[in-house]
Amino acid sequence: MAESVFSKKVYQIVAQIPKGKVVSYGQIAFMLGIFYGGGKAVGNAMRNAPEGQGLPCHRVVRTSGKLSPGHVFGGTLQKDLLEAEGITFLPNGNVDMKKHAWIKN
DNA sequence: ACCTTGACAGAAT
DNA sequence: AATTCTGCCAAGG
Repeated sequence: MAESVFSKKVYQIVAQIPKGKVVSYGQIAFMLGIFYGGGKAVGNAMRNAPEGQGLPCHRVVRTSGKLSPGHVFGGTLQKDLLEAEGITFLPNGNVDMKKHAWIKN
């Protein structure tokens, strides 16, 4: 499980997510130079993400601002963390990306 | 060196 | 509208 260069790049991107902001996997993939389809690569990297290093993986969501599969972080716990960050959730349980969609530059 | 997996994304059915 | 399938990239075994 060596932290490859790509994974490290992903960690850096996620670590740069401002508080109260969320970003989709596709967005991260784009930042890394992948136009599309790299979501898998990003997810694969995040899968090995060192949470103990202060990596706010809970700020990383799926497309449209929907929460990640969840079972990886701990499910509902992620929602609480995001709320603590100042992120608001929609009644349907999605992140309000309308307000918290983080665009890299 | 080859095949499988993986926290995705988008279009099709 | 919801579910299914395929396509993309990278890393692990």
